[in-house]
Amino acid sequence: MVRQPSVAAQHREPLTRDRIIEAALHIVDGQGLGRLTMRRLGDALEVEAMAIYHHLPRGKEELLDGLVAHVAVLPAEARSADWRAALRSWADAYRARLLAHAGVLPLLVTRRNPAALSGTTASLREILRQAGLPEQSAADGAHALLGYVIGHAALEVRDTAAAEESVDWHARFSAGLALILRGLPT
Amino acid sequence: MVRQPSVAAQHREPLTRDRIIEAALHIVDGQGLGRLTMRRLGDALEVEAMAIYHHLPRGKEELLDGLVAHVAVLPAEARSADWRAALRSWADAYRARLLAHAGVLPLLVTRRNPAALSGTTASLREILRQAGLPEQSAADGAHALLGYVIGHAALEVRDTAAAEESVDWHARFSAGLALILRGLPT
DNA sequence: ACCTGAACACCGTTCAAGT
DNA sequence: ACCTGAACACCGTTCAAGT
Repeated sequence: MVRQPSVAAQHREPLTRDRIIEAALHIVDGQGLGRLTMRRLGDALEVEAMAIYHHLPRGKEELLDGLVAHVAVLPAEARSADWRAALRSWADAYRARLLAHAGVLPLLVTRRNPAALSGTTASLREILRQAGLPEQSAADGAHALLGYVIGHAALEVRDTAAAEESVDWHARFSAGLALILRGLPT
Repeated sequence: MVRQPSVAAQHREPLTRDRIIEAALHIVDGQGLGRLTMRRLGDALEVEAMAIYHHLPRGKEELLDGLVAHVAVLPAEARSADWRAALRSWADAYRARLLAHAGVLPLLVTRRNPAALSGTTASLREILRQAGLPEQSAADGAHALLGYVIGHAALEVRDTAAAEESVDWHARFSAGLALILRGLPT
């Protein structure tokens, strides 16, 4: 089974920032963060590792920043009806995204790409503000929500590895989330 | 200023697991996780890097596991009087420890050393159980607390780097914590 | 403009050798 | 038992060179 060599191999998909970051995410999801190297990433893209630097001048730093942005940016949508329901469905989606890309979690917990979370945080704050909370409480609540979701996802990833007794993690996550949502004044 | 060479330099402090891990933590706190290398750690201990393997056979893996244990293990003490106050003071102490060793945070968010958090989690669960919560709610609450503290610390470390407007992080942390504690039924 | 190939400084780790 | 020194395979990155 020889792969078609052909002249077409010469004009392959052009290398782009997005293609590079997607390929990197694929490696991290499949093999773990530790196996993401510039050389392996080059192989996956059928290109020499050094070609990547042309599209990401800051090199691996910029690559990891891109991964963080790709995973962490997920603003909450304000449905007019029930703001608690809106926050619940955002939290479920965010948790799912973090678990799907658990290898990126350690990067999210670094000083790396500090602006990556600001859009998401702002969307939470805005929902709480529209729900009638004063500015300060809305800001505090937004951080409580985001912090809880990230922290809980981290615990899930860890304890899933420990493989202790079987736990309904989604139920546990929802229970903790309910504590916070209940505490937020109407 | 020449440091005493002397014959005493030959019998220096013997290398131990604890000394190694403390030196590693010192490097991480002072220079960041990325600069913790076996060779640099050897230099700090005035020993060849390869000597470390004699005390940590699993090498760098075991070293990082040791850092996680050193930072993450901090059980809550049950004061009989007010369980909410006990949890608050544990949370403050845990947050302070995570912020003091922010470089270790990314390691805490990995599959690494899965047992490291179990003692701390158990202590929280026990306090909630003694406060009268049913088994399940106590377990859920313990995870909510630990998840929130870890996640919020991660946000603080990130946003402190971003250096946006000045924020009273301790007040914000306490506000979020209060939401959870208020939600936990008596 | 976009990619390659060789080179450099650095990693974690193995292994035989010293004491 | 404890540590050293040389070696190996692998990193990220620079830079001159190709097209």
